[in-house]
Amino acid sequence: MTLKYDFAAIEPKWQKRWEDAKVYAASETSEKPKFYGLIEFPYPSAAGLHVGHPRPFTAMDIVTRKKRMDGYNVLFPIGFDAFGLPTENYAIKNHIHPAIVTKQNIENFTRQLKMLGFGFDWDRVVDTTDPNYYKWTQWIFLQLYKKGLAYKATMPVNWCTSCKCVLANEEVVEGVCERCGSPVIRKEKSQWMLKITAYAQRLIDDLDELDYIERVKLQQKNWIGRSTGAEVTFKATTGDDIVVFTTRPDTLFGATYMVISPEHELLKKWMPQLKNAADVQAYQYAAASKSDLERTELNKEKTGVCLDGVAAVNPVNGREIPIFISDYVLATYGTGAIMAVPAHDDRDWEFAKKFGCEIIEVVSGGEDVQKAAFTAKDDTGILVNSEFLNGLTVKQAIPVITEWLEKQGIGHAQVNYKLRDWVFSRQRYWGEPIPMVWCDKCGWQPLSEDQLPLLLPDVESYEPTDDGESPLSKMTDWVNTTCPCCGGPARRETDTMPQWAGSSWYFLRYMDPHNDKALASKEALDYWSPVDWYNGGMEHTTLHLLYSRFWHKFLYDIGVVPTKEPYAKRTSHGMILGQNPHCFSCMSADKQKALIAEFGSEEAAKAHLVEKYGEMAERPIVKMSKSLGNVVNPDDIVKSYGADTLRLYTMFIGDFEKAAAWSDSAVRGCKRFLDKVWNMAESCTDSLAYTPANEPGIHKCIKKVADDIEAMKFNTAIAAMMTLMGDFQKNGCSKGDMKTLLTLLSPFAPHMCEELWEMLGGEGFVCQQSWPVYDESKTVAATVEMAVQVQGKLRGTVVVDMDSDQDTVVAAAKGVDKVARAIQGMDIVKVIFVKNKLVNLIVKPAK
RNA sequence: GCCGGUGUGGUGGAAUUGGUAGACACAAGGGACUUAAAAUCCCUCGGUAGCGAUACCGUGCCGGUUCGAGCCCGGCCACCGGCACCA
Repeated sequence: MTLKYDFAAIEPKWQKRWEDAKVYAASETSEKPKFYGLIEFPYPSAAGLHVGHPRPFTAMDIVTRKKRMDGYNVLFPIGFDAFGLPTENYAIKNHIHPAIVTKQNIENFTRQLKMLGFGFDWDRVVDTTDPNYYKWTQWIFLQLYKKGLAYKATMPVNWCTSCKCVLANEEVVEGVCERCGSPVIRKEKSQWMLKITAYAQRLIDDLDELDYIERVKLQQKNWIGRSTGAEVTFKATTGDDIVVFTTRPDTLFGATYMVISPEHELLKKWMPQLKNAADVQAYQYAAASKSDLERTELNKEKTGVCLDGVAAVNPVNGREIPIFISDYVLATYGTGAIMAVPAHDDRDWEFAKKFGCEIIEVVSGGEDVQKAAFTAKDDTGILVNSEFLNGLTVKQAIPVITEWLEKQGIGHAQVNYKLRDWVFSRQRYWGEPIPMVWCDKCGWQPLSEDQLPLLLPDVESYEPTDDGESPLSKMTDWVNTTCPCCGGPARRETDTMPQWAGSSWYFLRYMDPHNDKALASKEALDYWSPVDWYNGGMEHTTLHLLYSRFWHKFLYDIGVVPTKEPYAKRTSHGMILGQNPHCFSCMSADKQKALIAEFGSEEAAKAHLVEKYGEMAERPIVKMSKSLGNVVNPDDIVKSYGADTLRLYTMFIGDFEKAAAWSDSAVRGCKRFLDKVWNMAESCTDSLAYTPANEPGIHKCIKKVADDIEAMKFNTAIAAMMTLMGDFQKNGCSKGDMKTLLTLLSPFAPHMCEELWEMLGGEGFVCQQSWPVYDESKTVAATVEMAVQVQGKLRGTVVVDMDSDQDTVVAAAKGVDKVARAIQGMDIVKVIFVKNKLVNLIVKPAK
């Protein structure tokens, strides 16, 4: 009699038992070493869990389950990053309060996450919209303010025309809003800013000690964009100082004009004395009204206006040089002004050619500088036309000129970063209120800490306002308050924090989630810090990951957290993509046949698809989207195949770090494997000993699965277990064999393994067993198959005793038919012998 | 343009880092069981030639190093990702 593998009954049964026994709760009082595994907590959208979620979640679930089996006290928490625009937009559209929407969404997510059997510690759930949580988000903001790292500034910021809200630099992708894809324009606004730039150097330097995958480190370094050079002060004919930043101070003698950005502050002062003020203002206006996309458009022709009435003086040679304004100089980088050296900079060269500026070569070694700029920064160039720098290489000249500038008091070495300060205000409702008060007498005043949390008030309408103010600004009762300093009338800040605020420290709250005295206790922080392993998406590399490293470093500086860095190790998963229903090669055979019948040939059918859907039709794999109808819902998969199959499949789908395409039929393959394990467990023999023929395979598998989990090569771990099942089918299977396989498989398919473990009379939970012992000596078989090559070409294999010597193997090799034929009439002149691997016979014709 | 990464069957992907290329799956084809279907089980499955044993070719392209190259070196090509007028 065999029982059916009834996953629909088994899975809820074990989920309840785990919960009742609290098997996944992290212990506060453990002698074991700790392991803190972290996943990026989800944004609880109304759509529910996407099939993309289970991939990183299952991966870290497997890692932490394995760590528990290795004897660690594991913290594997979950929470919800619940503030943010989609919920707010949904609330507006459906006339429900965002808090209610959030609550419903969290309930749905919780149901789905439990359904998938993740070993989260559900007693530590964190919700960023809970006042007991955001109290501490606001508290951190106040500490930043007190240390001068939060400041209000009026400046041009990125403004999303659709979200009606400012965006941080990190949220603008190719000139459009990262979230909604609408164009981003510049808008002059007064905003709260966080001085992340103060941490730029440390954010680069400390990467060296971290176990992050290289592409994450590289991407962060590129984003921070450190460059070294010098600041040089030029005098204008008006007597004003114009400070420029340059990475090539060595080319100072070749500076034949200057360019300042259209927003440069000196322009206001100079305007009355400019003879072409109207032209200059027209240019300023045109630049301001351009979107970022237009302004940075590739290969755009340079534009600009020469200031008529003001010039500058090159400090090294006293020559008077013209000043231009042009939007190719950015107001927000360096000093917003440059010295232009057209001979040795492509952009300056292009500009000089258009506006007829002089091009003077000061570094020789390239082609004619009248034809193209020579930009090499290595030792190939030699300085010329540069008085005391002549004859030096570029590398030698830079320190010499920098020192000279310092002596003259007109310059110094300088480091610059592309990283900008973090624009921290959002003109939206569904976020943490910024706990600041404006008093006409005292200026900006922080709320006192005992006033926290500053609750988000209920409002009539969450709609973003057209005037660019937060919906909170309409709440006069809430806005009008008293000044914490003088007690006089004052107004609250009405902007809220960005979504990235709550997620910048949530991993600390997990360590001690119910603490009402501190964001977490010192004991908990000391014990659990840092996060040992954090897996998440590459899309957060220059957003959440960078922001949270910044906050953590700040908290370290003020003595709140014990480590400089929040995460010891960072890995990243690839996206789950979908099949393209419009691509010929993705269609079912029937559909292909139908199309061929309709259009006469495969080529004609494909041409038709390309005509109908454009180049889209030629991409077999695309992002899942509702419009393509290729979205896979985890609920449906669990219903049809069970959570264990879904978990196994998302791990088997391919290289964890790479994107992978969903395939329904491959899911069935994983289900088939679980069915086989089920059937085998029911029919295995009673012996608790390993079946001798299975033993080498079992030991190899124990090691392989352990190593592969550590390296996140889940696909090959599963392949190894499938191979082991093949051995069991061939050699027979004892209870001992099966129990070990169940232990190895349990992190991947925990429900079924618990059920079978119990069925085979195993003690306790399989998830609480120790990882099986690997014995290398048991992996060694008595014989080994060796490759036989002649002239480096494979001619056959021989099975010989383990560790056979060269003579034995060569003798055996000569007995192989194909080998004998290949060396017939030949002399063996050399033998390459690799023990237990191969023998290679080098021959030449016999005399 | 700059910086990374990748390129292996019809498909997803393996290959202990220089040692038997294509593990493990999916799809496809054939067969068994069945009244039939589903499910399950067995066989075939990189290409060319051959009835066959077998031979030759084959890891994006060209060349090199080596007894031996998917892996190392040089030169190309294609695709993906990040940054991009950052002085």
